[in-house]
Parts: sequence; structure tokens; C-alpha cells
Amino acid sequence: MGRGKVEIKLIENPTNRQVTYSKRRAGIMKKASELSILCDAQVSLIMFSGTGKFTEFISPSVTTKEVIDKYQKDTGIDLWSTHYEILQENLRRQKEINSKLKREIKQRIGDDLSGLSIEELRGLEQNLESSLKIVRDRKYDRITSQTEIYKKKVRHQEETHYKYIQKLEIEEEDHHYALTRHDGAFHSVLNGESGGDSHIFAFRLPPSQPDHQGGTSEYGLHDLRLA
Amino acid sequence: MGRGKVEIKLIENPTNRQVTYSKRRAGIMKKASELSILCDAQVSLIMFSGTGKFTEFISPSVTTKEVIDKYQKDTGIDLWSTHYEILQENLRRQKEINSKLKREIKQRIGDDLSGLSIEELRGLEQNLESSLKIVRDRKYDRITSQTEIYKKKVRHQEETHYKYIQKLEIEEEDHHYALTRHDGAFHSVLNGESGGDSHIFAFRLPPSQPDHQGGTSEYGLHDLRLA
DNA sequence: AACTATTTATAAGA
DNA sequence: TTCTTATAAATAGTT
Repeated sequence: MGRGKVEIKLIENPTNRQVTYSKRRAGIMKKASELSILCDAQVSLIMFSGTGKFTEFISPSVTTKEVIDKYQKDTGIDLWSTHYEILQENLRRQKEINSKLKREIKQRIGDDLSGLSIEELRGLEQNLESSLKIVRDRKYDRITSQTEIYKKKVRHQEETHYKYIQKLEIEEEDHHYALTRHDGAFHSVLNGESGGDSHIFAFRLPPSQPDHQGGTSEYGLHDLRLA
Repeated sequence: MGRGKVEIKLIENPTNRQVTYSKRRAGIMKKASELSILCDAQVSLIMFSGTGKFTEFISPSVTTKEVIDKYQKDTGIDLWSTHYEILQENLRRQKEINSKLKREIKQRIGDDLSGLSIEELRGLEQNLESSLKIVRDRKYDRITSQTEIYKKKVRHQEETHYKYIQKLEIEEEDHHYALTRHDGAFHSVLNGESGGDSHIFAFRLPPSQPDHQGGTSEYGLHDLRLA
């Protein structure tokens, strides 16, 4: 349909080819649309030009996804099995890493030691000792700094109170109140320089002796669902 | 194009509609094929009639799957996300569990303690003490049973040798060889009842003092890739 | 499913 | 690209 009859074979001239593609693409789009409307059909038309330009027509009554889902049902072709497999492989790897992590934790808890050689047990023991020391040191650091803050606060309180009392003494000098006697009591609260540990250190020694039968219930920081 | 001009709207008469669908479907298929050949285009045409009948055209140079994959790349539309939302959710959960497990291990190693309160540090410390005791006990159990096996083997050897010597003595009684004197030496190997520990217990005390700076390199049982 | 009058699509040229 | 137009192709209505 045109000035001359055309043989159906590749148009060698790229410009002509491109022009023909544009014209016929418009034509087939119109045909697809007409077919949809006239005959209540569901049409999905996807085109890529030789240069990769993408164009699509889809009947207004459906989505491309719906058409493709129907396509798969009708043909039995599973278009996304490869995508599915990649995800599944990913999941498998994650689960594997997971069970390794769980095993490591179990061993670190002392729950599953049957598979370990004496050498491995020694390694684990040394590792736990090392970790324990780190945790213990950290705890002491924290307690120490906490105590320092506490001491400072008390000192500040003391000073404030001392100034307050001095003020009172000046204001009420005439009454000869012996309020300064209270100083000793304030110092006894701090108790820092007097040799003994403050009550904060009460749980420092002896090292705690947790229940070895009852397992790990005391250290329930994370709900890990180790099932 | 026909005996009369047709308005583009649904053909009410079902028979006419069906006939028109057949004719136009053939027409558009031919158009799709011509477009593929003339212009080197990749065309996917999928149609469902009002009654659900499926027909497709695909350019010979490609598969429907390839076209759909390209379609997704170009449009950014993920056509099958709904199909594996469940799988994806599963993967997300696994990764979450994973990171929690990693955090727990890090804390048990003493690597990431900044987020813990003093109380949590105490809990962790007690937990590690408990685990360490279990591992240590287990190690001793293993060493003990290993030693028992060793002792039994030596005793068996000893007996065998003793019988052998007796046999020799009987056979060679006339020569008055004083081979029985060797008994004492065999007993000294066992050394079990004589108070001191066997050499196997050499590393029992003092408790090992691992390198606290060097980290956890000594306990490389699992390649966990904690990245 | 075939026929055919007519409409529609489009090839070539501007 | 778009418009024009001659002509090929598609197809609506009929048989």
C-alpha cells in the first residue's frame, strides 16, 4: 500500500528503515488499539526498534503484568524461574551463614561442645578467657567513671551546702550556731579517700557464681530465637 | 477499509465481533511479522480474545522472555515482585537475624560493648564466666578420659609384654634370665597411683594467658566472614 | 470461507 | 519529522 509494492525483506538503507519503522509502528499501534476496542480483546504489544528504542501498547482494560501472568498460565512457560532461583540461592546462603553463627554462639555458651577436639576446646577456653577479661575490664572502667561522677556530684552538693551554711553563719553570727560540725558527716558519705571501697563496689568481689544448670536465662539481651 | 466505514467502538453483535476479531487478528499478526522483517525490530504481540483465546506473535530473532526482561529494564517495572514477596520477606528476616547473631558474637568476643549498660555488662560477664567454666570442665573431662584410654593401652601393653616374658622364662628357664626385673620400669611409665600428674596434665595449670591485644585470631574454627 | 467495494495504510517524493 | 498523494493492502458487509 503505497506508491509501489514492497518485498517483505530487510530494508537495507538505514534511513528508510527507520522511517518505515516509525510509520508502521504507528500503524500497528492503531490496529492494536482498534482490535482492543472493537472486539473487547486484551492486547499487549511490545516493540524494540533495531536501535533498541522501546514502544508498547497495552489494552486499557488490563496491565502488562496481567497479560504476562495469563500468558504464563496458558503456555506453561515460567518466565521468572531464573529470577526466583537467584533469590532462593541467596536465601539458602543466608540460612547457612545463620546456622554457622548459631553454632558459634552455642559453642561460646558451652552448649554444643561434642564436636570439638581437645585442641579446639583449649582454643575456645583461651578465647573465652580473653573475652571475659575485656568485658570485666570494661565493666570496671564504667563503674569507675560512674563513681567519679557520683563523687563529683556529692562534692558539689557538699560545697553548695557548706557555702549555704557559711552564709547562714554570717547572717546569723549572733546566735553562735555551731553548724560547721556537720562537715565530718558529709565527708563520711564520700568515703573515697578513707581506704574502703564505696558501696558501689559491693558486687566487685567475690566474682559472681551464676547457676550453671539453668543455662543462659540471665543474659537475655537479645531475643534471638535460637530454635 | 471495507464496504462501509466503521466507528471504533465495541461491536455489539457477538458473532460479528468474533468474525472481526479473527480477521483483524490475522491482519495485525501479519503487520507484526512485516515490521520485524522490514525493520529488524523485536516485536512481542500477545492477545486474548473476549472469550479468553490466546494468540501470540514473537519476532524470530528473540524469545518472549527476552523481550519481557528488556521491558522490565526499560520501564523499571518489576513484573514479578508479587510472586516472590514472600521469599523476599523471608530473606529480609534471615538477614536481620543474621546481624543480631553477629552482634551477639561480637559482644561475647568483647568487640562491641559500647551500647551496653553496667547491668548488661555484669550479665555478660557472668554469662561468660559460666560458659568458660563449662568449656574448661569439658576440656578436663576429655583430657581425663583420654588419659584413661592411654593408661589402659599401656597396661595392656605391659601385660602382653609380661606374658611374653613369662613365656620366654618358661621356655628358656634353664638360662636363668632375670627378665622380671623390668616390671618396675613399666610401672613408672604409668605413674598414675604415685601422686604426681602425668605429663598430659602439664598444661592444666596455670590457666592459659592468651594475647589480649591480638584479638581472636587463635579461635578460627569457623570462617564466618563477619564483614 | 470467499468475494469485492471501499476504506485505510503507507511508500515515495517534497 | 511531517505532508501529500498514488497506490497497495486490509477488511466490512454480503453471499
